[in-house]
Amino acid sequence: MKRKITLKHIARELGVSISTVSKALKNSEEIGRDTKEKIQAFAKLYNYKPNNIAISLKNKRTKNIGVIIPDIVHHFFTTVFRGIEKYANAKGYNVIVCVSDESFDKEVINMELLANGSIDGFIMALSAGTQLKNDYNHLKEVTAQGIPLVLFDRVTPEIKCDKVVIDDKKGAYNAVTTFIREGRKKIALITTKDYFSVSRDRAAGYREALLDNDLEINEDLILEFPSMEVDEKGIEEFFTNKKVDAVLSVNEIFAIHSMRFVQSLGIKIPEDISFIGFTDGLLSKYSTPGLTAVAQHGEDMGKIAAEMLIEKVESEEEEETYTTKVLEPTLIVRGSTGN
Amino acid sequence: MKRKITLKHIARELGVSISTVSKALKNSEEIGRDTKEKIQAFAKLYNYKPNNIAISLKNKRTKNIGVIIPDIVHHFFTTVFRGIEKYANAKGYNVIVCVSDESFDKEVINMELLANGSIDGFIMALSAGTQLKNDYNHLKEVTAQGIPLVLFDRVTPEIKCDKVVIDDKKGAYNAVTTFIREGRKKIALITTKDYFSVSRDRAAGYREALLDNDLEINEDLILEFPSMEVDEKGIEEFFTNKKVDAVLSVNEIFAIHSMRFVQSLGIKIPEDISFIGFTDGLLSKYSTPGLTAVAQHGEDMGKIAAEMLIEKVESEEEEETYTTKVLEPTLIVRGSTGN
DNA sequence: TAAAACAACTAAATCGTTTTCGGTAGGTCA
DNA sequence: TGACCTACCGAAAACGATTTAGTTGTTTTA
Repeated sequence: MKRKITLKHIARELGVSISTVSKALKNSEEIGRDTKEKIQAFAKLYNYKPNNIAISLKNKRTKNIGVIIPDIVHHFFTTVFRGIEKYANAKGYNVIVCVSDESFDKEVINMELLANGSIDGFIMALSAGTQLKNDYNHLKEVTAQGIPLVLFDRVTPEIKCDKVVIDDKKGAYNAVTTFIREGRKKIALITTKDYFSVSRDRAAGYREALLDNDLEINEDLILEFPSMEVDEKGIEEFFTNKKVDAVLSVNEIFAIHSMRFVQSLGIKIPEDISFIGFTDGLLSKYSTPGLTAVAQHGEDMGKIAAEMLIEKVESEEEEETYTTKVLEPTLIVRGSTGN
Repeated sequence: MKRKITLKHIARELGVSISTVSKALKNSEEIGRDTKEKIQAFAKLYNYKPNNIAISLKNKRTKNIGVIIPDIVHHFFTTVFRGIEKYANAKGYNVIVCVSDESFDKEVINMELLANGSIDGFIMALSAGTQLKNDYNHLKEVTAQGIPLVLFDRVTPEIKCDKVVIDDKKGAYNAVTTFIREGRKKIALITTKDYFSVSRDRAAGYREALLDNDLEINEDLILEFPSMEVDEKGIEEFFTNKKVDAVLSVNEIFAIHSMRFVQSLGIKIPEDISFIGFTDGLLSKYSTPGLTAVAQHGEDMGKIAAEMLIEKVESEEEEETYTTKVLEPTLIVRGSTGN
């Protein structure tokens, strides 16, 4: 087993000093041609590559970025991650991923662990636990230490940092407007408790669209679940008892389950009832009929987040200016709408 | 902005030496009670945390593991990743993910980058490009340097290292046997070119099951695509021209597309035709009818891979013994089979 | 010919820890 | 009174690289 070779090895082997080797490999003008060539040849022969850790220690730059997401087995987060990874990689950064599993504690632990020198900056989406607890001290700690932070999708106004989100309100507004243009009157909303910033915004868009179109808001048509867990019973009960002709769901799963259930009742989609779901994931694409979806452009989001972060990481000045980029949602029309 | 505090700061502030501080914080017996208490109190007050990078340099241990996968927006890899991340995190390791994007070059670049001190070991699934090129020198380099490596799912006999796979052949064998027990005679296989180790094994299981049940292998019933890209035309042509009553697909997507197409022809699933797909992903679960699937137990796989890797990383001896763990596939029965 | 300039190289500090090996002061024992 | 502990603490090396500030010996220059 040939261990990794270091500058010291090369120096000793060639009878020169470590600094000479270092400079020769950087093609410094300070070193004579012969010496340089000798050293470079030797380094190539033994496949010398500088040790990343040593360089990190010296430069106080790790070229790593930390990504903390609530869940990795989740299409949206995965696409965001892809966007981050692609851009970061192109810029020479590696990505360390931690999964908070929607837990406040794990989020805190992971953050503190990475903050001790392992990364140059964070990109994250808040866990459900954190949003529920409404405690952002770990984020404040990190930013106070001067570590750049970019929040995406699940953000909070409590923290001053760069952010990138989609206009959830507008997405919901447009979806509901689509329903209304189809002539739907009884438009339901399936959502989660509003400590999720996204749920709150989507609900707001839903309400505003109804009001703007002179439809009254019927609280009975809003089905609110405490978490993202699917509650089959809840769905079945809702659709058995309520007469609705359109459904906006804040996620795919609720929509797919609802579609299956109403289909089992013999109700036709989209003739009798229209569906639109948030997140344009695999399920929307492959359900029957295809689920019209509000695309969140995860990959763009990830790319932008990475851009913003690396920009901050690499800028010398300590600007205290933070921006929030708002992406436009797009409606991907499929078979579940348009009768 | 309060910068991170170091041992040196504490030492200077308290008028003691750096070594004293270091020892005091480790609760060493060498340091007097008063001094220890003073130092510990100060450290807590200023929230001192040792710098990971410096420790890594000292110990030649990063507590990072590198994961290289072909694609992150892919349910199976994501579940494996979750298994890895969970276990690694519990053991105090962080995970650096690189996506090879099925490209040989990216796989090589990422590997070399991480191998220069950033990680203690690798877990990876070979990219399509690498399997196609059949060039494993980058893996050989890494193992020659003594960096532990665990391959999962997409492996190669060319490299001596720990491996974890599922018994793909058996999975296919069992699936076909299930078809035969249902009385199916014309059993098709939808697969990809066999430079994918998994495709090869699955095809072998398919053939063996047929032979063992005295059914002849009809090469016309094997639809082979060059890549994992969906070729709608190819699927439609196949199902228009061939009479088949059961289909085993090496992935979900091919199966879902096929199901949709035959349904559009008015063929009934599972009355007229049965379907089984590899990978028990979201699509299988939510398609109509649900797709009976060969579960690959990604999370277990990831966990086992992480176990094997960390075991090797933390063991002192340089054993040259490598094991391959083979997981049993399980058939998840849904509506697409059993008439 | 002495001073200045230059080319080629090295020593040493630095990044933040850990750890080994001393060292000193005070007390104990013979 | 000297030898020997013991308790407590610090200097310095080490990890692997970069970089600043020299140090040579040779060549120009005035």
